[in-house]
Amino acid sequence: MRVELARQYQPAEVENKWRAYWEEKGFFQSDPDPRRPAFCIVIPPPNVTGALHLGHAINNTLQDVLVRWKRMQGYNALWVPGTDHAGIATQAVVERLIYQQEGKTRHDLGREELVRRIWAWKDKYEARILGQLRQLGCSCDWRRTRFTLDPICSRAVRHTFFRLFQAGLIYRGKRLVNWDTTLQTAVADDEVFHETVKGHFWTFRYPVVGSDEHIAFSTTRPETMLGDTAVAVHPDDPRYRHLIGRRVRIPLVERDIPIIADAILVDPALGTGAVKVTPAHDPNDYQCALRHGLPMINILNPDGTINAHGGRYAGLDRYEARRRVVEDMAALGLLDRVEDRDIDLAHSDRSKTPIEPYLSDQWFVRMADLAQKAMDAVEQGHIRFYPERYARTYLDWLREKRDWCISRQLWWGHRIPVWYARTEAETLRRRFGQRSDIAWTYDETSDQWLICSLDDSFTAAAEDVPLVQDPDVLDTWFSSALWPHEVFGWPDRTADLGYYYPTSVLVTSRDIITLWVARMVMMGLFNCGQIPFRHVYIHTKILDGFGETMSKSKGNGVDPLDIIEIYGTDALRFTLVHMATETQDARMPVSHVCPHCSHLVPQKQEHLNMRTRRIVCPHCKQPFRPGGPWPEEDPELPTARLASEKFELGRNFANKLWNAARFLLLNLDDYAPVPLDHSTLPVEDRWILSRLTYAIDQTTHLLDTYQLSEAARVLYDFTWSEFCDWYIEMAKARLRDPQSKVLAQNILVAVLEAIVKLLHPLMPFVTESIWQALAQAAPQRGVPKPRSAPESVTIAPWPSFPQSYRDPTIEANIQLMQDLVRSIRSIRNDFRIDDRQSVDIYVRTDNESAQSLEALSSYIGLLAKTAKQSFGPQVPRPRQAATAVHNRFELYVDLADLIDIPAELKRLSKQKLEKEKLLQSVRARLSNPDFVHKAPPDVVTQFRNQEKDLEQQLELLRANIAQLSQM
RNA sequence: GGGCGUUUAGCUCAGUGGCCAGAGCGCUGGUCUUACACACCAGAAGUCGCAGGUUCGAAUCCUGCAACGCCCACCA
Repeated sequence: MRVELARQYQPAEVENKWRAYWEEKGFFQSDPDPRRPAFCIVIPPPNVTGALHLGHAINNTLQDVLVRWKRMQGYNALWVPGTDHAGIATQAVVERLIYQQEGKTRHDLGREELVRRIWAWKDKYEARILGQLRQLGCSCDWRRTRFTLDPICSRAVRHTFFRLFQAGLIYRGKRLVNWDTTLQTAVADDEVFHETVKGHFWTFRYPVVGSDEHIAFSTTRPETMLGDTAVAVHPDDPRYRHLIGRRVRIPLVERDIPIIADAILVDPALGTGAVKVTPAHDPNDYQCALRHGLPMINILNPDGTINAHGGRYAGLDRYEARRRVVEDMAALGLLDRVEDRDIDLAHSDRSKTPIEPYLSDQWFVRMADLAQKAMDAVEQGHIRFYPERYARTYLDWLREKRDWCISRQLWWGHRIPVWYARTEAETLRRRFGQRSDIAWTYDETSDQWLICSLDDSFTAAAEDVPLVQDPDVLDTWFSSALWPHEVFGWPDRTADLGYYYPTSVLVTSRDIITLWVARMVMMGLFNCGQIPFRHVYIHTKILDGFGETMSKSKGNGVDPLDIIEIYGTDALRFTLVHMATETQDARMPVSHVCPHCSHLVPQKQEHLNMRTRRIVCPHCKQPFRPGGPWPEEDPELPTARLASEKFELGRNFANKLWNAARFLLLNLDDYAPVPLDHSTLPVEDRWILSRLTYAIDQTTHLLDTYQLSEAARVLYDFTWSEFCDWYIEMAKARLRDPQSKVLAQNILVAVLEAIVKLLHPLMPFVTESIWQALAQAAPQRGVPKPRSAPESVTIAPWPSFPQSYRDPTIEANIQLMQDLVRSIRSIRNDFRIDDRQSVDIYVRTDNESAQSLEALSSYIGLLAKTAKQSFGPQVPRPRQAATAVHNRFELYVDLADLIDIPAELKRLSKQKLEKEKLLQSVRARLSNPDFVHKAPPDVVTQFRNQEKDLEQQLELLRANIAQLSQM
């Protein structure tokens, strides 16, 4: 039956069809099956802050490659999809949008309403994200889609918190945190970035009590003076030694504070050698206060204004207070000097406002044991990183074992399941003593009970105990840390958990090795007693054209759907995999595609982050809105898509594969499957099977070691440069001959089928298209014995051939033929011989090579357009010929009247020059006695042979030049 | 300041000790040769960041330097 394909692969026409087909057939659904080995990946759940960009596209493509490959290898492969509620990030995005559109803050809306709005946002973006993943062809089991705030995850979070609480690993403490005055929340160290800003460096003096002396100190934040509780000097500093133990007065608040000695805090060589100590607002001062038992005075309200501790400055914004403090100190004559200074100031990654170190009540998880076990898991080799070097990032971070601040002053997230109660121990025992789902502990600093429960409903049973729930929510990473087991229904011991956990591999990028990977290991071990995954594959990051990481918050993301629309999904996927090399991040310069005329306008830096609202196309002069992650449509201006020429690599390759299939299908009218005996196959078939076997082995090995981009290269080269450029070209002759046709058809189909399978994990859509076309034209196929093909390539077995198919001799002979053909073509090109005109060739070569070439002579004729061919040691040299010398042959192309003597002389001297240069370097090496003695004998022999070859070739070239010069 | 990484053709990147250092794009010349112009054929193009060292032999290993990127820490 004749199946005809379009001249060009049209991805848009088939992608929806195959996606629907796969889902309808349930190929990606997986359920526990003890008879088959499991392969399982849980998706790094994308944040619901916005749509996915190319960074996500590469992450998910790589996962899909692995899942599809393992599925074909016969594993019961499961990929669990889902999304992350992303506490701070999502709340910030929605708050910002509400403020922009309605001018309202979260305090205007109230907790309930804000949370309702965020859920609506989440629904919208979750749908968009899952849609994007489907478009990408991700072979997830969609039935299992989870969200970190859904009931199953919430239950896991609740149980985990409870278990940690019971184990005494969670505690409440006053800690200095990074306070974001805009969002009014603590942010993690990891959520802080540093930026240099212009500031000042003031030097003030405090009067020493009961003396005329003053002590001078410098600061960049004068307002923190209001919270000073000491002045520190170095114990050995002669300038101040006599003052240690005395007191100074803070003039503006009329408070006396001690002068203390602290060798850790103070470097006598810096500044005045004296340091004001503000424990509640500086990390180092805080540590110092702990050492000396100093009081800690918090002078800030959550919104960044000064609180009652600031006396007459209370109510002022901290910057206003700073101005006034400086003014007032100056008025008192206590300001010595002001310098300009660049200050490297911490900023909140979310709100971009400066961070205030701030003493507040927070919840912490004790890291010591958890971190040690997580380190052990990697150090003992239970978890392996690919590439290996990233294990170090992980270990270095865990080694610090810093307690994890898990509370966030937000409304979007898992509420901390702790209630405060002021009551008697006896009351609690009476009420809850019998219940294993409630635990409590006494908190001395706040003089109250902390009650943790697995379920909110316990509050009803406690009518005589006044309970107040903690208003905070948990750090997003708390729920993400449970991801690999919570998706399987933990804490229940589900069949899923038993079968799929530990998962096989985690695929992610290096920037969340600490935030996420380490925490998953800790919590997986704590909750399940087992590591969450065996391998961690850290992959390339996609940078924008300016070298910056793509991120939702930077606004430099490129929507994969833009790329898909222009180039197709397989093009996107293949190109991304091709770029995912081991060491380099990949730069992705992009262009706006003019919505009016499709002209490409390169993206510039000022277009990023939605800063430019309008561009005029230099080609058609019409305006459009630049491409980017806009939250809404623009009613007036059409928005450009973003494109990058890089994806042409993938698009062209998909089309190449498509056309190889198209060619085959045009030649399969009378296809009949036949069993084959490998040993009797002609040389060209054994060659392609040898090369194919090699390609399969390489690909499998590269995928096994997470070298996906190398696998892409191997497949690209084999498909394009060997199968298409040589094997198909040779097959054209065989297909014309009824004698050889059947065999050629069988091998062509078998090799194409194997290629389609190998490429399927990378390019699922085009390969399924070809697979289905082959199903009609050649339902029985394969070597050595044709078999009925499975109904879809998604479930086809991964190809494999016996090692006996490898044949180095045959590969060398084909190589020889290819070299000869290329030499002929080169001469034809140099002499501008018309493509339709045949040439006669004379090839002087040893008997063995002559025999090999004779066997392939019809192909040489076809590929190099030759007529008469002579091979052998004694073939004559035509009178007027162009010459090429090779280490296994001398080629003469008879040019007769076409000969252009000066041109040929030029060619020959060029060859001569190249060979002479090479010979020179070979001789230099051989004349070095150390080389001859110390290098391995086979290397020396190799160079000796090369020297001989070159000498012969040069002799020949000189003779030819001499002869030609006389004509 | 510590760590990791990068520096190879105009661009984007492969290449972990030994045949003339490769690919894609771009460039030059020639082809619409009935699978593919998203293609085919041929070609030009690189003192492999710099300086030392190890080695018979270095893009590849070591040391130092420079530039760039990321992570961590710190900056009264």
